[in-house]
Amino acid sequence: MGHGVTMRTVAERAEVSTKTVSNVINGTGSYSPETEQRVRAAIEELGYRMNPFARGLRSRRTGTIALVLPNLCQPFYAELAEQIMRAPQTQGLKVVLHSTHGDARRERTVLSAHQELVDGVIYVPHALGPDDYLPLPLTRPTVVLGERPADATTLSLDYVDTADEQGARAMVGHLLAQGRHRIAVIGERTGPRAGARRLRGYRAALAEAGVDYDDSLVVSVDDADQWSSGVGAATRLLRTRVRFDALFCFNDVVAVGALSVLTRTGIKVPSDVALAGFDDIEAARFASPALTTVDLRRESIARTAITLLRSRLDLEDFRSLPGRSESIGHDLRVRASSAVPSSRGA
Amino acid sequence: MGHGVTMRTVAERAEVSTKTVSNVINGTGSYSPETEQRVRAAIEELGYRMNPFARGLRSRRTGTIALVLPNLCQPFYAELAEQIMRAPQTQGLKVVLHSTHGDARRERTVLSAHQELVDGVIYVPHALGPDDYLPLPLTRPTVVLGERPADATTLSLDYVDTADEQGARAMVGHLLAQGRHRIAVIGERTGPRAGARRLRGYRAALAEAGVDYDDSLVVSVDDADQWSSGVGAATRLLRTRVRFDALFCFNDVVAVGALSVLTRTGIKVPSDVALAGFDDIEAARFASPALTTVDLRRESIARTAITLLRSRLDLEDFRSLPGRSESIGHDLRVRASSAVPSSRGA
DNA sequence: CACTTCTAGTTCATCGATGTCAACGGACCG
DNA sequence: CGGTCCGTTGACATCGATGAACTAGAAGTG
Repeated sequence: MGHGVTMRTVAERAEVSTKTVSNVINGTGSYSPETEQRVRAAIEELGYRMNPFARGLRSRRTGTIALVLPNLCQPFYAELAEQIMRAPQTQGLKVVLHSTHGDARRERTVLSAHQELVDGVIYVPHALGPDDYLPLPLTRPTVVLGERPADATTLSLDYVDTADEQGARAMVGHLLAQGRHRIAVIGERTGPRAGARRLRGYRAALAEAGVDYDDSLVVSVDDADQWSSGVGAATRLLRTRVRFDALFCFNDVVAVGALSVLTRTGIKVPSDVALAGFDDIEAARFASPALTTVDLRRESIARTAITLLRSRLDLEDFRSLPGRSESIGHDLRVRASSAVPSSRGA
Repeated sequence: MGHGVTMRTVAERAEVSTKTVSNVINGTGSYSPETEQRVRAAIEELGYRMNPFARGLRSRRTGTIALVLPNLCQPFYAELAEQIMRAPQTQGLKVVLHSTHGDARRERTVLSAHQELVDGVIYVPHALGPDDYLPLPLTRPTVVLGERPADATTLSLDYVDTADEQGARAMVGHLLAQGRHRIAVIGERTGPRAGARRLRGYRAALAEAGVDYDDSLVVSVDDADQWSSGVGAATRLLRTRVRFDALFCFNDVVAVGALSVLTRTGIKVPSDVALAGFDDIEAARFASPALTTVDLRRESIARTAITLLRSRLDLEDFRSLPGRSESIGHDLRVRASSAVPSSRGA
């Protein structure tokens, strides 16, 4: 059963043509209710399953989308991937995951080589900036997670704009409000990635509060998706002996690494140093002390991305829609790691 | 360029037949070096890319394997997935990820419905036990990650046997050697999953050391992949007021959750209670204190799974090989959370 | 009633690559 | 020199589903 059963087999059993079977399956054309019954019964009895290659060859629809992201070991991406696969809007679509390992070449390859296999792509840029990926021959509707470049208005790419800058700004605002004024940061300061935007938010919040930006408080890491980066950066920061009363890490993975260094060094969190992360991965809630962080609303991001993509999937020509951009909000998650030290309050 | 370029286009350009182009691409048949040159040049110039659907339709090869696992939010699986995608043996294969969310129905659906789309499957059972998945019509070579059922010798399924029992046994041995004799555990005790095997290891180690098994020390959780499960279980454990000097959680996610409860309650790790986890996820190394755990050698698991799968992919009939089973070792990672308290040594 | 319009369904070519088999020309052999 | 074999290559059918175009009959319409 289910072996070598083609549409023709079903058609013969139901005493209709293969085209009618196709119509019933796809809801195209027209057919009477009884015919539909017969066809469905035949499909059931024979255990028929459509050959996706035949369909893909003929109709150029695959029912699959690709999710291209940097690294599954970074929980933020893993949780995002999970959300995307789970989203109700994803129902009926298969999701192929491609992890690019922060390698520019791989990123380019995945984007340009695997396009034919899928109906659409959700893309989280990592090593490539807009100047790199925009010239690529993107033959499938694509949703980019991140900032929309200013000059991209004519392109039919969609963007899901995450609140990196606003989130960082809110976080720094929060730390300042707690009486912390020497706020060190650890993050990627260069590259097309979220780090740069978060740094902008940091500077904006400082400027707003009239606090001077001090470059010696900013430690940069090469790969913020590495847990050990936080350890290295925090160690370097301590070694400079620069004074700070808060440490804002541009993601939770780095923050947890930094936390382990602080704890081991005997620096108390939050009484000596308030600690904050970014992303609100699950591990953040269960760190000791629980980590204050920014939630970028993964679930909204996932839902929006899929919705944007779906709206192009059904189009005759996916380029007929202009490029869109949806902004997602953020939530500040204040936890124990940034509490006001009780001794200070007195 | 690259649009509407088919094999026929290439063939005309190279002044050969489509079959010859096909031969060059697949290394089948025979052709002269000059022909190959001309064909390759034509492919290059035209930017030709094979249509995977046409190939799949004709040859029934997809170049894709499926990875079916419970949950990407559980870092162990995310890291395992990353390893599988990265393994050198995976080169040239695409990996489709399916997350089943611990839902038996979804698991069944994924296994039986999406078989046609891939050349092979790597399957991490979660809600389904051997009795559930063995009867399914598995039409593709499949590698199961976990224990091989005793009565499955005739089936052509391959197993990668992880060292759950041995690992747990070694861990409990280590805790006993540190002078801990009241070892509480948190884990799934039922179901087909790793929890049961780890519990066996726990009991074996106790028996070996002549320590009585005490059921009141065993707390079971419903979903060990939930970070919050550890919190709930540890809270329940403390509420029973049962005395214990070590806590062995059957995975790191639960251990980190439990750690946050212990810390908040004022119980010192490791001086009051030694804590141990299982899996060696990255977060374990950066917990405070760093978490003692068992590494199941994800990289070996990934490599072995792919190797087993590949060995069937090239076969005429994948069932012609008998079922195999490869055992993977484990490594005990002793860290600060299970150190001998200095006060006791005195 | 003659006309269009609609419904339910059919036939046939086609998507692009590959397996089968046959053809062709040269080398090799007795 | 005729026959055999091998290395190369091509013609053609084929995988299974679907789009385009079409038909027979029913239904609506002035």
